[in-house]
Amino acid sequence: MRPRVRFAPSPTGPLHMGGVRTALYNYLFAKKLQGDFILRIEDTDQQRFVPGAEEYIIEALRWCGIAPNEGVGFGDGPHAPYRQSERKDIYRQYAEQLVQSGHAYYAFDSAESLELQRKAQEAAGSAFSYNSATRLQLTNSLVLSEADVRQRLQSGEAFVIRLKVPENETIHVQDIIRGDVHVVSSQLDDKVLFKSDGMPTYHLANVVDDYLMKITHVIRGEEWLPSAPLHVLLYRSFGWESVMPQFAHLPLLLKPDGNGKLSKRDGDRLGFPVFPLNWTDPVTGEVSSGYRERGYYPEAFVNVLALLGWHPSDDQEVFSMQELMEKFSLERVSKSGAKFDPEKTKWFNEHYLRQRTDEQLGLALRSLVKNSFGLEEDDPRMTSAFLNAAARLLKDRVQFEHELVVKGEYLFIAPDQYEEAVIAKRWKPELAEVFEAVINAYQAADSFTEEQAELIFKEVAAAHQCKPGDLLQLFRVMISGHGAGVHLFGMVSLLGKQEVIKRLQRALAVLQASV
RNA sequence: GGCCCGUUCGUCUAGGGGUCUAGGACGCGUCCCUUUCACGGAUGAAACACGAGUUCGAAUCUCGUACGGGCUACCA
Repeated sequence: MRPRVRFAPSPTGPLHMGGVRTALYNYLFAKKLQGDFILRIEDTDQQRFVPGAEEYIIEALRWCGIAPNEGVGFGDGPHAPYRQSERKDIYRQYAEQLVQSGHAYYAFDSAESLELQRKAQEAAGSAFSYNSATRLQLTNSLVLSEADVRQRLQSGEAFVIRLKVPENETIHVQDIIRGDVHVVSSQLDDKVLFKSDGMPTYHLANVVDDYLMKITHVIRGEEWLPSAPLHVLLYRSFGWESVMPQFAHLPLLLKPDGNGKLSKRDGDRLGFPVFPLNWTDPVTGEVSSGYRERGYYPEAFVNVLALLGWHPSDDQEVFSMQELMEKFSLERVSKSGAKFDPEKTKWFNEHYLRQRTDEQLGLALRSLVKNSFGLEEDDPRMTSAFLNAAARLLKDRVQFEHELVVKGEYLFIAPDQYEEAVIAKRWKPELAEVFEAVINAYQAADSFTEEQAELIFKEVAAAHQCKPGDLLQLFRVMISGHGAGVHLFGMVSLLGKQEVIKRLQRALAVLQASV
């Protein structure tokens, strides 16, 4: 049977990278088995709804190359709508059905009165639970007369519908990742299925929709494991046990240091993004940075995420989305939480950057250069020949594309400062005439290839009884301003005869003036 | 507190009773390459939480302890 899986986020804010990983695993699982992957928006909490969050989720998935074939933002399918707020009427009907069959009941206790009970119990050193032990002392259709209940409902009194959890049964959840997980039903409470605001809770909506949308596998975060038995109970109560999906609860993403779930705060504190894309809080205006805007490639981001909790049996670390689709399996997902390591993400980005061609990086460099230095389109430095060559020179020393202009600024802009330490160590006034000779020799050169430029330089050095080693770093500083950088004669050749001569003359003037 | 889940180098992990003097990757150290810095190559330090048990033999199985995490809302 072709699997059908879903990613069902709540639009309560930007999608966290843990959420992206859940989406990714669902997607990979579906693709591997030629199944369907659905995006369903679980917006049943009216209080926590955040405008823009849904659009963010869709854009984030797009950026990562995770494409649902059904669902909000990706073209509806046969089970539309895929937004739970638009399916509101469905849930009431199913909740009522459970009441009719005796698996659920109406409860009229106010949130405040329950809170009071909870506090009282807590003060007494135990915990309050709305369950088989307490339900008969509370205000619900189990204790109220039928007439009373009808009267309350008709008068519009606020009510919720709660699941009547059986008293002493062992509930088993077969989890693909964790095996048999079981709990005694007395530990569960009579969870609210239908809220007084007319919306279902996650538990009801999730189970009903998974059933209606013919979901075969529920792949979600470990935070849902404790409520999985409740969901099993729901399937049973509905009589849907034979089509109940299989469960797979994914290990959590943990903070890089210390303990606990990875949170936005950790990113701020340690300086790495926890979101795929930038997010601007609609209320505070606060911006949280995203991987995309920080210059990460989606391939790198996805690759890292894939390996956080999953690993094939061999030593492969670099995977394209295609390879992930072929190799992924839930059986190889680990059980324990994974601490996120921002460093490794950088390494992956570096790796993917190295795989780009000079042309691709040259193209990236074009807009970077235009923005940073304001070069005109007809500037000789904006030709693809120049940009591609510059990219080739810089490629092995950056992790991100945006570093190309930072580390390669001197390829575009002549330096106006010369690294002090090198000057202090290497510069001697009598060297001026050597560099004058270099200028003259370059002036006379008819070819200015990398090899030619190097050959000429070394000939001049030899003619002045200088070891090239004594001159090279100085030469580099005069050309670029820095004592370290891209391949020297590659840079010289790229800049071209006139520019190099100009820079040398200027450097000589500055150096001689400063002595 | 209760319930559930977990525990191999700093981190991600391989490992499914003997092939483990525990492998790979990131990070870190050293060396080589390079008359720069990187890249690349080589190499090193670095882990089976602890205690019992099962077994001829345990990182691998069982139990306990410790530690960590999750859940415990009319949030998802």
